[in-house]
Amino acid sequence: MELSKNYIPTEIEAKWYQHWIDRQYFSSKPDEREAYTVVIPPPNVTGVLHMGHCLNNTIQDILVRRARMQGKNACWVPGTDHASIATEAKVVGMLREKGIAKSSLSRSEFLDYAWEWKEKYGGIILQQLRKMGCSLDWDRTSFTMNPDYYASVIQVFVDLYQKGYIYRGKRMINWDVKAKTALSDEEVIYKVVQSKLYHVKYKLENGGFITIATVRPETILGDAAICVNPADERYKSLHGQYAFVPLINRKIKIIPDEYVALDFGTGALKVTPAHDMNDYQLGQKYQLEIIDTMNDDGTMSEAAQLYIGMDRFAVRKKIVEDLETAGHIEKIEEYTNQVGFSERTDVVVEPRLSLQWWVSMKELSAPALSAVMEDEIHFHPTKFKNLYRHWMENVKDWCISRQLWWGHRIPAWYTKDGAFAVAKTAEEALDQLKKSTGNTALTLSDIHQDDDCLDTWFSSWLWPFEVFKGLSDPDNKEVSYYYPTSTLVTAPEIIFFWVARMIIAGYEYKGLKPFKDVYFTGIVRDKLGRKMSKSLGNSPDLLALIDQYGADAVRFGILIASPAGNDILFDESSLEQGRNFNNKLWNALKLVKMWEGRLDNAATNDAADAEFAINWFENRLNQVSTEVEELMTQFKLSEALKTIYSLIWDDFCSWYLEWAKPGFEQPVSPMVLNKTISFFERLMELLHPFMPFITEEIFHLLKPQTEDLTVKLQHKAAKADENILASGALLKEVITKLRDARNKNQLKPKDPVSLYIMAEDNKGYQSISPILMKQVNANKVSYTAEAIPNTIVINMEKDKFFIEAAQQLDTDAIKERLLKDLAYEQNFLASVIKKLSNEKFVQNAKPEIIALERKKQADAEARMKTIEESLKSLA
RNA sequence: GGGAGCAUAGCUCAGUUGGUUUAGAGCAUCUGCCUUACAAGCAGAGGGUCCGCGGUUCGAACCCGUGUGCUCCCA
Repeated sequence: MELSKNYIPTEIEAKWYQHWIDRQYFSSKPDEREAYTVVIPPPNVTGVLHMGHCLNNTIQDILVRRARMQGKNACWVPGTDHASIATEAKVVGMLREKGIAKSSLSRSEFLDYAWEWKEKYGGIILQQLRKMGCSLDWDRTSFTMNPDYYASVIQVFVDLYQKGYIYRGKRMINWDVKAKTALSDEEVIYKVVQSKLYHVKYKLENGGFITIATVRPETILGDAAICVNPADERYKSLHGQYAFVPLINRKIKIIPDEYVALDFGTGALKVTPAHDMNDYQLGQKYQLEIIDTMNDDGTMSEAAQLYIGMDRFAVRKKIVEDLETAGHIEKIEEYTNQVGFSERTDVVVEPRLSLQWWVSMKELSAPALSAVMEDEIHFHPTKFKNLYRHWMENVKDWCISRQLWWGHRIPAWYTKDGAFAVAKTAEEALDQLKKSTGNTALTLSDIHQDDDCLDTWFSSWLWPFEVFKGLSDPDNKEVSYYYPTSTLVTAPEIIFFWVARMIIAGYEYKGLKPFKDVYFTGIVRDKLGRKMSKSLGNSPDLLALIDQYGADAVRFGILIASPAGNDILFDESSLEQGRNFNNKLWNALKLVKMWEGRLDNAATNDAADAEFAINWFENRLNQVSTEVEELMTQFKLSEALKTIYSLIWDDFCSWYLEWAKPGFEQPVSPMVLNKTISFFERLMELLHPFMPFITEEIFHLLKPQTEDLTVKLQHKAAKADENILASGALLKEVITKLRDARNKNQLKPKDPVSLYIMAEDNKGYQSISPILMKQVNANKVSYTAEAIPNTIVINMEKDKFFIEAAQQLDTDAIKERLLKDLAYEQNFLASVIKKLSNEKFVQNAKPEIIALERKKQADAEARMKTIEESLKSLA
């Protein structure tokens, strides 16, 4: 079979993914094996694959594939969340293009369009994950608005309400006066705007004025206080005094609070609790009156007393004129500030108070805090425990209502008089309302369900058990087997939105933690360190990258740059490194395949030469496998990949294959070939979770296989023999030093040399001398008891090597290098002696440390002696 | 404003309870090589005030204090 010059991934990747799916390797059923369960952090149903997903899902796939190869029953559940805000925005946009306004549709008509959109365009990302090789159990694909899931979300709402954890309360929201709807924070676009800062004088009760600065003078009519910094000398005398709101002469108090910045405006702040987020909080703190001066369409309300029914911006103009006439304007400054605009209607957003549904978090979250603090759930890296604790100890109540239609509709029904009941169905709510209001004549048509729906996180916090119907069908076989799940892989920015809440829900509804380990990935940034985002447009097209480099290379590239817990600076050059690695593997395969053609049962020469190489690599493989195992259990994935990369590229390709390689057109013995193939197979096993496609391909090209690598059990690493490892390391070091000496003396690679070894133990070198000759291009090796004159001298610990070349040697250059080495050794020795002559060191340090320093001294002295001898022989 | 994290080679990072040779790796750089698996490669090399200052210690990249810079989260 002819193998291509370079590795070409596209067809190979498509072929194997289909094969794995056909064999149903990724589908899991409960059995007697240990389960390894991972639930995917559900991407938005509107989502397309970006770098964050790529990193996140690569990591999950590595963990899952590795567990599978370790004989566990691996189950990785895919799915999406309904993403109420994002999806509703998409659907509204699509309708707008068709010329349909959302306001012209009934709720159910709108939802029909939304479902249609979801079926047609939703979940593209799940297709894209296949391209990446993700070994997800597709039969389990879940969705937060599937009927069972929907019912569970409603059940949880009713349950928490009945337990007293859910209540209604006021909250400042972003109000779109044109669409007459609340906006989520994500739907508000902040723009830099040229405004005016009006300095307005308020008359004081005890005479004189206090001046405040505002950009929204129309809100003056809703003022409830004036606030100053308690440390502000200018206003100290005014604490607790009163001033009058201009034009309407309402009396308001002057209160001190550290919230006010001394250096902004005049240092005095007008407090308008009904129309500003921060003012509202000040209002809460000091129990100020809330005067809502605006109607839902942005006109002034009766509470404003003046300008009733006039638009807010017309009022801004008019009130400034009136204030000016009344002598209240001190000055007007130009001012640049940020103003929020509605993403939908592009009008200026008004902060407005509104009744919302809340979850009371304090009590509910207590078990979730201790679970993480006491390491029942392990965070990786552990530094996120601090962050988690801080948030959980200061947890705030959770506003769960959203003014949207796409989502789980809040199961609360209201009468016209404002009485309400929470229940799973309208009928149950009606029964409750009949009782609570005493009005037995109420009918279903008299009550109206809440129009809002629930925050998406209020459904995704049930994800780890509800994907197994753990609430809708509690104690079913699946949830009992798969829950608690094993590892959650997610981004640190949703530690509170999602991770904390899943833990809370897990304890509340299953009485168990939702997962054993949480691995937080870094945030993917571009080369300049900027977070990748749609708005910056700095996120590359992943599918194009996969086409260009191959999925294995993309997986490699993104993981190699991603140390545990640190952000990753994404640079395409790391994908190139991944592609080059693929190619390296491919070429190693080509070499081994070439040996097949030269197989000769009678060949024994190469076997004798290769024996050392085989013995060494076998042990090296065991040693590194153990290292990788350790790194993986510590979730140091990128380190593990680096270790495997180096094992394959350096140890296997650069050392082992070169050592075991037969001479030009020489035969290969079956032993060498078979051993090499088995090493290659084990390397593919190790690498498979990281780069599944090429490893599966090579595994099958190496020899006919009875099973696929994807479901093959990994070898258990045997204990490595330290002595063999040490002689391998020595051999590598000798070769490198000799090659370096050749280089520095300008010997061309093709110039053969003679090598003399002066060693304490010549036998030690006999087994490796064929390799040594091959690797340093020596045509002869001999042993000597005395220094050889006019040669290049190389010093190892105790042993010396002499390179004899046909070329004239540059003795001046050699001398110069020896002197440099000598100077280094002298400095080193001096530092060791200094340490050893310090009495306190000798008294306090552990004996083994002192012995070590003594050895350093002896070694350095020995090395200096040989250098001096060499210098003498040159002179 | 409150909180958290980070700072080691040009870049990205390792560096275990303080002592294993005056600090390691990958990438990048430089030098020499188209050597029959691989130039997407081979062989080799150079490169560091471990952010500044102070302290603890016989001994600090590591522990403590402090300053500076960067990043993130919450409001």
